Amino acid sequence: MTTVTESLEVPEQVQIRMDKRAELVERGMQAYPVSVPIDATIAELRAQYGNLEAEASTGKIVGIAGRVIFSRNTGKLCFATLSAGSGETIQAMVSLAEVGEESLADWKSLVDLGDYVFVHGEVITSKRGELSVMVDSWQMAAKALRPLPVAHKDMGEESRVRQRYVDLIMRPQAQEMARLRVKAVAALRNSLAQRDYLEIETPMLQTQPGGATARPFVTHSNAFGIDLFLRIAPELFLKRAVVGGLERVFEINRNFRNEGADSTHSPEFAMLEFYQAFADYQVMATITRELIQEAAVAVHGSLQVTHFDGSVHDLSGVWPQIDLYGELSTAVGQEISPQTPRETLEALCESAGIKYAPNSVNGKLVEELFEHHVISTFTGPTFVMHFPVDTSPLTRDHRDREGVVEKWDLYVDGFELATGYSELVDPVIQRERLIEQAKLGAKGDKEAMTLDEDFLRALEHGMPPSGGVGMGLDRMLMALTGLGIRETILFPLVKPERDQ
RNA sequence: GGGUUGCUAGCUCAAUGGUAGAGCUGCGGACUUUUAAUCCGUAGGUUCGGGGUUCGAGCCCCCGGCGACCCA
Repeated sequence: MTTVTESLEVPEQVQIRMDKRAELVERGMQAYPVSVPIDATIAELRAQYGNLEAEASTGKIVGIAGRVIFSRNTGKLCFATLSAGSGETIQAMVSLAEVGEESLADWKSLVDLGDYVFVHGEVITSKRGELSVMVDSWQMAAKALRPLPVAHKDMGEESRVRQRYVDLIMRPQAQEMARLRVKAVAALRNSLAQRDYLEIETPMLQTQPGGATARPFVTHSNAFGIDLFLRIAPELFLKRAVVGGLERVFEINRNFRNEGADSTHSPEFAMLEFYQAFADYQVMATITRELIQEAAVAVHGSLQVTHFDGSVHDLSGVWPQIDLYGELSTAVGQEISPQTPRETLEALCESAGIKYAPNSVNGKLVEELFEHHVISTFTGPTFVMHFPVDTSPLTRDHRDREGVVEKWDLYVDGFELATGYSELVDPVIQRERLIEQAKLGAKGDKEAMTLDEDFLRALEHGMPPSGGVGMGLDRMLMALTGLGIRETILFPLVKPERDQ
C-alpha cells in the first residue's frame, strides 16, 4: 500500500492519485503511455453488439480504451463503466479468473474514477445483459490526478462553464451541444454555397472599427506603432468585396464587443454576415428564414424544433412580418411615427419607466419603447420591419416611406437573432451619415461609428444595390436548443477566479 | 448602473452569535454479475480574501473578489 506523503499544497485525494501515478512509474507500468493498442471503439462495439441477449459471448477479442466513469467492485469481480468519444459507454469486467490475483489487485488499488484505461478481452454481455468486455489484460492509458465531481448531482453552472472539460466528461448534453453546433454551422455553409455564395475572410485586427454601434476592444501594434481594434463587425470589408465584384459573399467568424455579458450577450461571439448584390431586404429575409430552417432540419431533422428542456417550437412556414411603428402605435394606443415629436416619446418612456440618455436620438427612444411594449407579445419567429433612420446609419432609406429604413430584425424566443438591410450604397449619403455618427462620438457616445475614409472611397467606386444580413451563430444555437449563450459557446469568457 | 442574493470538505449541500456536519467521493476491510452495487470502519476544513464589533463570528458590520436573479 502506498503511503500518503504529506502535502500542504494539494487536496488529499489529489495526493493519493499522485502517489498511485508514482507507483505506476516506479513499477515500470507507465501512467501515461505514448500509445495503447486499441483496435476498436466503444461506439463501434455498441453499434455492432448493442442488441445481444444476456450472457452472450461473441468470440470477438478487442482492445479498447475509455474513461472510467463508474466503478463497482464485488471482490473477485470488478465492473467499470468506460466512456469515450461521443458519450457511448461499455462495461469492463475484470475477473480474478481471467487476469489473475496481481492484476486484479492492481486494478483495485491503482484505477480510480476518471482514469483512462485500456482493456483487452472478449466482447460479451453480463447476466443482466450489459454489453461488456471480459478483460484478459489491461493497462493505464492516462491517470487522472483530480477526482471527478459526483455524477448524480448537477455541477453548479459556474463550475460547468469554468471547467468545461469536466462538464464534457460528466454531461452528455454538453458534448451534444458541441456536436450540434458543428452540424448547424456546416448546414449554414452548405446552404450558402448552394446559393453561389463565396466564403471570404476579412480582418479581425482593424485600424478603425466599423459596421456596428458598439465599443471596440483596443490593442496595440508594436510594428506599426499604432493602436488597433478588434473588429466589432466584418460589414465594411464584406461590402468592399461586393464593390469589387464578389457579388455574393459571406463570413462566419468572431466579433468582439467591449460590453457586458449576460444570458444573451458574450463579449466575443460568432457571427454570420452575408451580402448579395441585386437583392434587397425582403430577399434577404427570405434567405435568412431558409438558412435557419435548413439548419434546423440538419440538426433536428424537423422544423418542429425540440429544445433540450423538451419543449417543441415551430419554425415552419413563412414567418410573419410586423411594422415597427404600426405595432408600437397599437401597443401604446396612439399614433407613433418618425415624425412624432421628442416630447411625446420622452413622456411615453417616462410613463413606462424607461431610462434614456438625454442626448440619445429619437429613434433610440422608439426602439426602447418597442422592446418594452411589443417584443414580449411575439409567439413565434417574427420579422420586425422598418427601423428609424437615425439608428441605422448603414441602411438605405425606405423607397416609399419617410424617416424609416429598409431594415428588419428577426426575433426568435424573445431575443434578436438576425438583422437585415437594403444596404446604403450612395456614397454621398453614407458620408453624411458617418459624419453625423462622428459628431455623436465627439459628444461622448462611445458606441458611435467613425468616419472610415477608405470604406467611403470604396463606395465611391460604385457598389451595386445589395442586401445584407448579420446573424449571431451563438444565438441561432440558442434558438435551436433553448439554452443560454454560455451553454452554446464551448469556452465562454469568464473572469479569473483569483487575482494573480 | 440600481436592488436582492450566493460563495462552507474533491462534488452537491446543511449548520439561533456558542465544539463546523451529511450524502456521494477518498482511504481500510468483506463480497465473482454489478448498474448511483451493498455492508462495516475511517479520514478529510485558511467556512472566497481583508478589516471590524463581540468573552466568542461560517453567521452581525465595513471594504474587496467571483457568481446568480430581478429592475430599468
